Amino acid sequence: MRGRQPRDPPRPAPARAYHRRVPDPRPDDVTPSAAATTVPDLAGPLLPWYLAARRDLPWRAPDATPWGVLVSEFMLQQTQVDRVLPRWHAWLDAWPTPADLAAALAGDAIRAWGRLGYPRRAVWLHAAALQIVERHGGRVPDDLDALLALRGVGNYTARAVLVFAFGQRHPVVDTNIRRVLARAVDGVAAPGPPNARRDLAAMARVLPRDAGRARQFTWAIMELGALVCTARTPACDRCPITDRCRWLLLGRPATTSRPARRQARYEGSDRQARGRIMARLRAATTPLTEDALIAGAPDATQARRALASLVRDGLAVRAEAAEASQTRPSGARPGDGADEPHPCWRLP
DNA sequence: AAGGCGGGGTA
DNA sequence: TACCCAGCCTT
Repeated sequence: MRGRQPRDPPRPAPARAYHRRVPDPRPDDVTPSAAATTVPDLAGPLLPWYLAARRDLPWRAPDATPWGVLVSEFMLQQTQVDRVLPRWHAWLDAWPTPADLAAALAGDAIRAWGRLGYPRRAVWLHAAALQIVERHGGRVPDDLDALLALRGVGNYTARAVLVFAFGQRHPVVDTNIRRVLARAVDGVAAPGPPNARRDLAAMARVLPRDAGRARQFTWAIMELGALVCTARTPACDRCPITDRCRWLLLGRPATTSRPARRQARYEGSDRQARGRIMARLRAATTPLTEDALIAGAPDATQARRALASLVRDGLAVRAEAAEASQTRPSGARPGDGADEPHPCWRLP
């Protein structure tokens, strides 16, 4: 048998899965070596272009608070700027500080999230606000590990807050940056599979030394990916770095790598079933029976499965019996019998 | 490493 | 229709 010795005593699991967290690149990863030759100067042409072409976004304004930046990053996870803007304003009007959100019900956050999609993000942002109050006195932390320990904050969001809210110099990599670097530096049409450590090192290689310029450069390269160097039809005729983009200089070769995993069709999916239930929960002012939640669903089994998954995600909770008064048969009283024929559900 | 998770806009 | 989007979490 294996001689497992007590020299390796079991230790309590960390509160968060730090093993998945990726540290900033070490200088060794960034310093040009024999393998990593010179990289093009992207900041030179990109910064002036950005100053002229940038969108006027409120979370980039000088008066944006770290909390406002954090809220924007949550909302922008897989959701486009135009859809986020109105919800971001309403959110900060309602909850200008983490403490304001922490004092609210998660259900109010879910309602304010509206149809932005992935409503778990609203639950996570609410949980993060509670953590910010409990651990950091209500101030958004300006430390990488502290940010990564917040619910719903991953490698992108944590560094985005450090850079955009606090002006620190860190590499940041999102889907736009991955694509621009794949084309401009690697000379390929599309980035390979995401690899946080490698992607961060690639960004670190082109990041200006000065923290202020690095911040502007990060905004700039993301803006380029969003407005010019787009996934489908890049507008190279409007690109400020055509003289040094390796992909363009190679003649824009088609991608050779396997396309990224596709998302399953939405029509008829469990996601759609969840979305329908969430719409009813958001609209309801009193708890709803399961029958009311799944009425009209094309697949009742799927709808019940969706409701169960929403409960697991903290997006729906069982209502207390007293709250569901309208569903109780007349004459019945709380505690009558052991049966509870009409379980009810509401937002948390 | 892969799969689940919204929903709207665009080609 | 299929693809895309300022990702994160779980398994």
